[in-house]
Amino acid sequence: MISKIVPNIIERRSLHHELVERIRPLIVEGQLLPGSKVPEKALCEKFSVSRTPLREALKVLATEGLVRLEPNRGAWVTAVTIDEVNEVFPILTVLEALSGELACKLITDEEITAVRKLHDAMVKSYHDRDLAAYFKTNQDIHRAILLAARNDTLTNSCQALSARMQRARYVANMSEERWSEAVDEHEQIIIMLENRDGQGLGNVLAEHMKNKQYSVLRWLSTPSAVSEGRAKEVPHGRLAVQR
Amino acid sequence: MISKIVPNIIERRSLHHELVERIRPLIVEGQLLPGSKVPEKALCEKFSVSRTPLREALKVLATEGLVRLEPNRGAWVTAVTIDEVNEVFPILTVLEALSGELACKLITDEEITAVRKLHDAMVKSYHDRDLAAYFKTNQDIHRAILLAARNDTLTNSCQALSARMQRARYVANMSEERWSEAVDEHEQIIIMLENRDGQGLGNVLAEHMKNKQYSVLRWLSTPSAVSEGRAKEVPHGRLAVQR
DNA sequence: ATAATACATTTTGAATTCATAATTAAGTCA
DNA sequence: TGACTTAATTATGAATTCAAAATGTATTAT
Repeated sequence: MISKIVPNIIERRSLHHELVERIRPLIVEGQLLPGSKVPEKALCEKFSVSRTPLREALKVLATEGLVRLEPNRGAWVTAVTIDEVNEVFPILTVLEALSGELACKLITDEEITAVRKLHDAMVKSYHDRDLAAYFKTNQDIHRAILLAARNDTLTNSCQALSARMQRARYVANMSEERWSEAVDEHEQIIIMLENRDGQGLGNVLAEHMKNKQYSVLRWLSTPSAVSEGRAKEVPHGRLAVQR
Repeated sequence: MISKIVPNIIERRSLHHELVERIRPLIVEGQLLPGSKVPEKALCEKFSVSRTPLREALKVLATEGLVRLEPNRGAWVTAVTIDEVNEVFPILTVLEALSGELACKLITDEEITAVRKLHDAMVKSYHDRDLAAYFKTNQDIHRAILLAARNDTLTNSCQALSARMQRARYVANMSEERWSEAVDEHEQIIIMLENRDGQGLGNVLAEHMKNKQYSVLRWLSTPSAVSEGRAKEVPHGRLAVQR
């Protein structure tokens, strides 16, 4: 017997929306290199769609800051710049702090248990030196806290800004010291959450973000970062031509 | 003699971008009513463009939260809801506080003078009971502080969220007490800025935003708000039909 | 009358087409 | 050779077209 009337909304999707969801990870995960041109034709073929919905998707990705549109010259994958990092991280810092405060008020005991489990898994990845798994679980923890804050707008804003920063695959560059320190910070985060100390969690998250910022900045100043998909200089005027 | 080489960038614009800039104020200023359907055909005719760039613009406005796209059913102007206010204001609060802190570090003396002038003009509007002029100058002040923070991403985020809230023309509902209180808060804001007290400015701005939030919530609970362009019930399913 | 069905009209989403701008390639001249 | 034109090619932006979905209207049955 169906005891509860579920709205049972039929998922209606539009091509442009689907394309945004598919192209975003291509950019965030570095399939499409920062500074490179968005290959409109190739993407149309890859997804078997016409240019209309693809171009609509690019407009959306441009407002998210993952793509830059140059009128009559096409769309370009944006690169993570030092200036951008210094702009975005302070914002992410206050937003994460807010999410921590809200989460402490609203998170359920079950959710705290789930986050603790994620944390333990992350610590295991750390000891296994499994960077990929570590990074993945790390993100899951941050998202879990965000979701516990019960604020969709906050979730959207944070995730949009995080996506921009993730294009920098800075984790690859993380030093042994920084990695260890990050794990310690995360232990603090979980403790604050378990104590439902909103103020404290906000502070720890803010500190954590500041250290992440420095980590990214260090990565950006590494020459090898270029070969790993960082910010080649992006043409702004018509003189600079991409080859 | 041209003493300084100005980049002299030729403004290249695309129709969809132009349309976003033109339609956004139509929504924010209530030309297009919350809860109503976006009249695609009428807008195409109004701006003498085809559906393609218009629809691209709607995709962008949807990511900004000013429009909601219902696949196969068209685009609808979003309404300010109580839930949304309770989501957005806490975010705006921390972002404004951040902008205040940054502004205190980076603002020039000339800019402080300019803000003080705006403030004086605003106070005059208050004494003249010129609500429109008051509101306009009020916004100018907030924008001036935001610009002084020298963080484009922060500016964009704040303005996008502010736009969503501005659809509520809550000022019309502002009580005499609240208006007076708001002016006092603004006096504090200017003083903190002149003292370059970042911490203090952050706190005052946060308090100011919280009071604004309550003011908007009060407006939303006023029945007359409906006739002034608030949230008529918005069709979500196919059963609810807009006439 | 009201509800259900069938048909016509309108709207929407997306592919296609077309004009224009940008890029590349070829040719010209110093 | 290398800078400068000019022509051919390609890419881009936007209008148009077309199929499918939604909406509205007329018709029928109850």
